Amino acid sequence: MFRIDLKSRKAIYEQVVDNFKEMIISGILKPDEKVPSVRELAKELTINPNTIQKAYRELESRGYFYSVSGLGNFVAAPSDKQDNSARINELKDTLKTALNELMYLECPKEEIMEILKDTALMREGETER
Amino acid sequence: MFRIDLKSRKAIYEQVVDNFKEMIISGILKPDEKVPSVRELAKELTINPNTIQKAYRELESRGYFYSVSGLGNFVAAPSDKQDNSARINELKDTLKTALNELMYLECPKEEIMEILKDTALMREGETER
DNA sequence: TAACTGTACTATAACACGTAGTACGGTTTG
DNA sequence: CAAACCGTACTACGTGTTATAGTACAGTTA
Repeated sequence: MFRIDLKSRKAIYEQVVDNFKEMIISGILKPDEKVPSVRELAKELTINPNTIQKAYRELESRGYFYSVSGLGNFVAAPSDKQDNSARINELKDTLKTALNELMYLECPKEEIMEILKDTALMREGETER
Repeated sequence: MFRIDLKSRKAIYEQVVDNFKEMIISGILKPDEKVPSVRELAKELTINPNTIQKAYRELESRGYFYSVSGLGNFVAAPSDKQDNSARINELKDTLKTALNELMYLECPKEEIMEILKDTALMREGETER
């Protein structure tokens, strides 16, 4: 499914959360799709089930998963997401800070524009959804 | 100078690092300007001198500070910065991830464009430096 | 009933963070 | 030179987080 970097400073459960978020955002995982059980994924990644459980609980509280007792955890539909305004503001701030630092480090504007294009943000004549 | 949020999950020394980086990037602190001594800033922020020292060491290793023994720490000039390619790649990745999540959360494109304009990235007819 | 699933605990070890205190070398000023 | 700054290095301690280990219990499916 994905890999964990044990040498990373980032906590394992956070790496699990980030990996799932990315797969959901990019559409690799579809709404209502079942994700591996806590024990199964723990076995596959050779880490403790409790660590996976913590990640899943986090993903559920952020609206990316929903869980059914006895059945498993599933990918939530985008419309099921709760209030995003706080998270959006966080991301905007992240964006500002990263852009400012990139400019300070004299990263060519063209390289930044390239990234913007890749996110479907800059394409003209396109409407979302 | 700035404030520290003791209740934040972010480590104090990281908050100090981020605050200085922001002040340097935004031009509030000029090259070769002297920053408060370790003991002085620790006193002002009511935290331990060792925590400030850790932040200053970090800032020096990243090329934002240079230190002169017996004199103090100073803001480094942008040209003094060492190899940035690794950091630039990190920032590009941060950018991509944040943009993708913003799109997923259905943040209006206009709000994102607003941020881009604020970073002097999107202004036409302007040349850097 | 058996074999899955999620969930909730407790306990332990390892590590990072922040604090406290001490020490030493360099620079400036009187 | 001596005092008062400066940066820097080091040890030690308390605390919180992370990850692990083990156990237990409820819901679902075959």
